[in-house]
Amino acid sequence: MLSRASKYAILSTLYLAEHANEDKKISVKVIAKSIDVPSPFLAKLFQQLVRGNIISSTKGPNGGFYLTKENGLKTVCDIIENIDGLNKLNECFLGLDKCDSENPCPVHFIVEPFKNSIMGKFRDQSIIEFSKEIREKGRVLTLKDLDPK
Amino acid sequence: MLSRASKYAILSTLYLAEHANEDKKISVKVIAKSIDVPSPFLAKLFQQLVRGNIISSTKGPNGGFYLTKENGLKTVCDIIENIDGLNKLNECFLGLDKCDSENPCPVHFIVEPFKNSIMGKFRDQSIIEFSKEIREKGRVLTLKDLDPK
DNA sequence: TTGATAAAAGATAAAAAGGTCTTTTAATAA
DNA sequence: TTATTAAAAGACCTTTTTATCTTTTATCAA
Repeated sequence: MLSRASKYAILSTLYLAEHANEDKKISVKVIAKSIDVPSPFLAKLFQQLVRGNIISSTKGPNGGFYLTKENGLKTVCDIIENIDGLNKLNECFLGLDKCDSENPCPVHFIVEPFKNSIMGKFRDQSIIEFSKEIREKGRVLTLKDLDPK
Repeated sequence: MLSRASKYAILSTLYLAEHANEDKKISVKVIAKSIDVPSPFLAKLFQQLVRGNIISSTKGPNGGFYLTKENGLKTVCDIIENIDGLNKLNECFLGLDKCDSENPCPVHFIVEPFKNSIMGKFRDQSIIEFSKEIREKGRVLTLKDLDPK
């Protein structure tokens, strides 16, 4: 459904929302390590997200990536659109070219409500709001195995 | 979520369930054309499905593919398992290695109910039952654009 | 004003997915 | 018993995705 690239981009943008700001920028390496993603690949993705005005960066010492106020108003949909293109999420679960309520695939009416609810979240909730919810509800962002306490 | 290969395999197996039987076998070319899928690719998939005892075939004149009674008792899960491996369906929507109710990703509780319902269908309903439902409810199987009536 | 740091840019490589082609084998009907 | 049909098998090709590496540019601090 989502490419790995989009998944990395979503997770790391949410990571930035929680851990970085204009006074505390974070380097690719640190983020890549934190969420356990290949760092040169993430660097490429970040370049693209910066060009898409979804995250911000500065070079040099104390440089790194962060979100501005404006960046924080973007949505997960914006990220997906920037990386995969939006229709990636809208595709038919069974791959039909044209699948809708008129010509439904065999699982259309199971998939549609799910798509609506996840797309609603991704479209209507800003990165900042999403990040707040993640913090409050104790959701997980890392790909790493968690410490076995 | 599902590979194209799995999608093709599901659609064409359901197609066989509706249109073929031991007395009326159907060739790859006909099926490929009917559901609009590349026929050499489908041929490969069918080989694998035959080996997996999910569909049946005979060579020569009037040969082709069809479902036996036994084949009809298989499920969509069996098809997916045969082509992609089952965990393809169980993967975390955001790619976390370990995502569950204990360590939920940010969309875990939206995705889980959907997964349960679609997996339930794919696991519990036989191909024959599914095919019957598709016929009765008028669901669509082809990838082709439908005739503009 | 130079050295260190970190992103930008772009070339390249590796892996996976998707797709094609050719030859061989089995079944059937004439 | 032969010609024909259609699947089986396996080699091969293409595209997309994922990942890496190297060089350049910008920023900052000493």
